[in-house]
Amino acid sequence: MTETAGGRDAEAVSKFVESFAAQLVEAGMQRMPARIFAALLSSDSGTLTSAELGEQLQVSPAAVSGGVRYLAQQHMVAREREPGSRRERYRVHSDQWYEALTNREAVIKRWEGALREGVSSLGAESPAGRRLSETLAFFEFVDAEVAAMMERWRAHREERFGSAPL
Amino acid sequence: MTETAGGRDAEAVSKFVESFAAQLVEAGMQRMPARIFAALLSSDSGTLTSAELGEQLQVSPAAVSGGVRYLAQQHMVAREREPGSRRERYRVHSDQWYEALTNREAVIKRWEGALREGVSSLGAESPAGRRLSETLAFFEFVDAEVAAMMERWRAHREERFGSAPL
DNA sequence: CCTTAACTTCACAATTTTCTGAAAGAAGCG
DNA sequence: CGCTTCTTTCAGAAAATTGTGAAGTTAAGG
Repeated sequence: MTETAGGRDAEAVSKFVESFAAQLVEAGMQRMPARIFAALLSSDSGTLTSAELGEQLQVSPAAVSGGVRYLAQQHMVAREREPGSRRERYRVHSDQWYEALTNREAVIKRWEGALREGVSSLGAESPAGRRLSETLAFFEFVDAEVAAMMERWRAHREERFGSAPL
Repeated sequence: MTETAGGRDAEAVSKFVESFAAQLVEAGMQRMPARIFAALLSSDSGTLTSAELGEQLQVSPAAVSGGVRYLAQQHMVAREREPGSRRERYRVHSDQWYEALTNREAVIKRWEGALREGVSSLGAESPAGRRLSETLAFFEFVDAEVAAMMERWRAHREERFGSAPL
């Protein structure tokens, strides 16, 4: 085993990072954000500095900066400033996916907007308009259901893991 | 108004196609598949031939072919062969999103696989291992809930639109 | 204030992706 | 069968994306 000072198997970590990131990439995420996110997810503290990320992933500070900016916009990482230092820490919570999925609703809202315009410009009574209406109804349904689902997840998690999301 | 032979406002259709496709692209979908899908969604019959798609979107047959292949893999369009013709029709159903979302579960299953490997290689009792476990639990929860949600959607749609998906 | 550590921005090079035209491959129909 | 019509595949040009080094910006700490 390749052990680092911290006692973790650096190679195992890296293997997980790359394979999980690859899955995210295949699902449409950009490579660098995916790798950064995977690295954070598999860190013991759930936080890494820019320098640590750069070293682990073998990329420049600029690449880290760009990747983190993207992730922060998507609400997939939080930025923290260590008081009394110019170093920044990036953090994931275990329930970060909850956050991210909740955020997806914003995307769906825009889809809904485009669909509503389509319905009115193509005519609600035309065949195409009806198809768009039904599509819109599906999204509205999903919106509402996802909100309820997330509420159930919160309850489920507290029961199983305790209330504090790490 | 710019009316085509069929009486539809070609410009309005095109405007919807491009704006809806743009939203899909922003959410991570490739451009050509997004445009093709939007065009099908806003067609009166819900089907278009390769030639019709090429003309409407101003792209080559090769581009249509590539885009359709992708969409078919994702279960977002169905291919139909008109009997007694070499022409192929591509079709969307109004509940195509139901299909597509159901299909997303396959992607999540792979994420779950990568996470399980991570948990076992990093150690289930390490802090990182615990975070990965909790992430895994979230996905397992979502899997189950989405399946139930889709069942409810089927019931909801029948009630509201009648049972036959167009 | 001035220095210095850390992050960000920017222009550019390299890679990757995307679309096209051309050729090849199916499949109906005479 | 062979002609014709449609679709797919493929090599390559064009465009977009990605990551880098270097310069620029911000803020801590003497």
